[in-house]
Amino acid sequence: MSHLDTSAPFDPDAPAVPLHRIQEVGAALGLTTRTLRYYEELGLLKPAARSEGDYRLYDEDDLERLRFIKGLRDDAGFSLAEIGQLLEDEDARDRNRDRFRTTDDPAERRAIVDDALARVDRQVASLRSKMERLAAMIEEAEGRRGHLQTHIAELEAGVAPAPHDHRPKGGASRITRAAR
Amino acid sequence: MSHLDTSAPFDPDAPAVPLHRIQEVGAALGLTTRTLRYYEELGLLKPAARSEGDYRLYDEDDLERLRFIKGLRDDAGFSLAEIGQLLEDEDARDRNRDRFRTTDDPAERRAIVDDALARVDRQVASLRSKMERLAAMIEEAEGRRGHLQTHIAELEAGVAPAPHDHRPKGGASRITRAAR
DNA sequence: GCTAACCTTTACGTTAACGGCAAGGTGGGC
DNA sequence: GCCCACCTTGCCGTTAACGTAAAGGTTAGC
Repeated sequence: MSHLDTSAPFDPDAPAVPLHRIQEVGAALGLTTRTLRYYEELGLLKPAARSEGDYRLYDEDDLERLRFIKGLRDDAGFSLAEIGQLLEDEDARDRNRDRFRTTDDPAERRAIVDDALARVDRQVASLRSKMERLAAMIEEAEGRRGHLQTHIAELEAGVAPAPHDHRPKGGASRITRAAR
Repeated sequence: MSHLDTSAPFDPDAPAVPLHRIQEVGAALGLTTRTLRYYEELGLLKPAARSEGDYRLYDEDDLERLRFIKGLRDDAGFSLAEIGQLLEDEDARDRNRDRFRTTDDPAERRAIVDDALARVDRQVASLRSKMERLAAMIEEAEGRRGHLQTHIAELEAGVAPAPHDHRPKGGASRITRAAR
């Protein structure tokens, strides 16, 4: 299949897209080469191509995917295993994209895109769930904040604070110190 | 409960609050005893008291603190080190609570509560920052969703899809296969 | 006052997510 | 055609966050 001509106007083997080597990618995204290889080992992403000498070559699609992974890891706090679950869907999406191109049955195409939509919906749902839990924690913390402001108001008014039901907690007090 | 009286009508050593042993606490919060001891080792929480035989005894305050820790870990996805940073503040808060009780200078009391408020504010800010990053990811994902819906609409209309600028990515195509 | 269930500390094992090194191959600029 | 910076796989090391087993002490019920 190889069109040996490198100077042909349309060489199917000529890279139409810019490809990047591993260190370049790492520097661009703030990841080490080791991390990129590790992610590949885990099946999170396979670089778009390999060079003749087996160098990993990443394209823009890979970069975007890596940014997504990094976001899920750093921003959303997912484990790589959880990310793998979310990206297993992405892998299917890639395969479907191929199928999409090679079919012309509109029904099948419709089914594929519907499927992809469902996947993204699951991703969004997963992210939303995380965010709601976070929001609940924020509300809780703001509840504590309000409580403190009440105390401040009491102090401003020169009122003795409501008696705390907390016990000291400091190292000095020992419980059941009496009794043999 | 043995009301072992030493001398006073208000025995400072008598436990006025219910105390719980480690396994009970673990079961209640969904944490193992090992985890509780580990958190203590890290300085995340010191149980309210120890029994005569050195059993750890947790009070309700400890339980609440543990729920907070668990939320930061599971919901917010903070590392225990980061949680330690947020709770270092909490420790200072505990110490301040003691100082608060033992002083009667309104100015000092005011200062202490103000300090506590600032701490909670930092916690909230930290949580908010996490949530905003998460929200950004959600928006991004919903952008992809919208893109997919556009595709669906195109298919519905029987229109050929806009040409993808993605290249195949499937294993078959090798870049620079011709080469030298 | 005996026993079973629980607790203590100590210490080594495990999994996830990489870091880092060694031994050798690659690639493009001179 | 050479060179050096970059790449490869392989493998051992490390840190965080626990699990788990050992050897012994404690508590509460009977």
